[in-house]
Amino acid sequence: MKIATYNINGIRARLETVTSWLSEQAPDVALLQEIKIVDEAFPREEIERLGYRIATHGQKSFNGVAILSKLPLEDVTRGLPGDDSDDHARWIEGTVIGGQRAVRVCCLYLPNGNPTPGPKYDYKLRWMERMHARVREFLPLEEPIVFAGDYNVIPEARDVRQPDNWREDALFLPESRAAFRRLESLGLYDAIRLRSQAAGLYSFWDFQRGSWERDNGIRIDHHLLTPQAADLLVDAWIEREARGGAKPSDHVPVWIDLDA
DNA sequence: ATGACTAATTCGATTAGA
Repeated sequence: MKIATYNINGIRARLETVTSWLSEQAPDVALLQEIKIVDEAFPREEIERLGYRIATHGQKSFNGVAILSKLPLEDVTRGLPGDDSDDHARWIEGTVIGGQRAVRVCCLYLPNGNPTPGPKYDYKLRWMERMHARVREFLPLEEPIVFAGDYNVIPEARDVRQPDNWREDALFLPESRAAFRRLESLGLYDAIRLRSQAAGLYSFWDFQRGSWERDNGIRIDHHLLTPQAADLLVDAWIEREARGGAKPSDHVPVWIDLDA
């Protein structure tokens, strides 16, 4: 079961890019972030035509997440518990029925948090605490579960080309990195790090300042796996080439393959 | 020191992203 996470930065602007990608790369499951559209306006037909079931949790203009699946998709729920006043569409869950076993997937778009300090950073840290609580609910189930998406967190210095440029940024502040580590210390595994300890494995390059040409990237799109999902891991990789394609997002797809 | 890109909203300038 190949599961890709991909921040597409707007489905309207990226429809051709995304449908070409789905046709050529054919992920079994695609977890999308920043669809930036309401559910009713999501281009379902163009994507269903390629063999995908679709579950969206959209929002006007900003945010919005979606699960696309070639395999049966069940028990979809929307929203991250823990704050009834939070109206951002940043979390959707579903169960994908593989040939051998079912996998719960949680597609997330974690708040950016800039500028710091301030209310947006407070929201980011609170959101991470809510995610921590949600993960704690899942772990006793001892099931294969994948938490994948745009975490907006650079975990370590080896995940950023120019660490000094990010010292004051919400993506790399010690509190953000500690909150990410606290998710891992619950017993989750960063899929890429189960396959490689290399530096320079980036998933985002800014549109500005020639970041792509200079390889001035960061790794902020991750799959965190429960132990039972990690047991099934066949491979994990970043589709770096996507950044150099036609009308690219500023993020690229990040993949895992599970024996499911 | 500053702005630089891109997208969405709604057709101009603002907000947001990271």
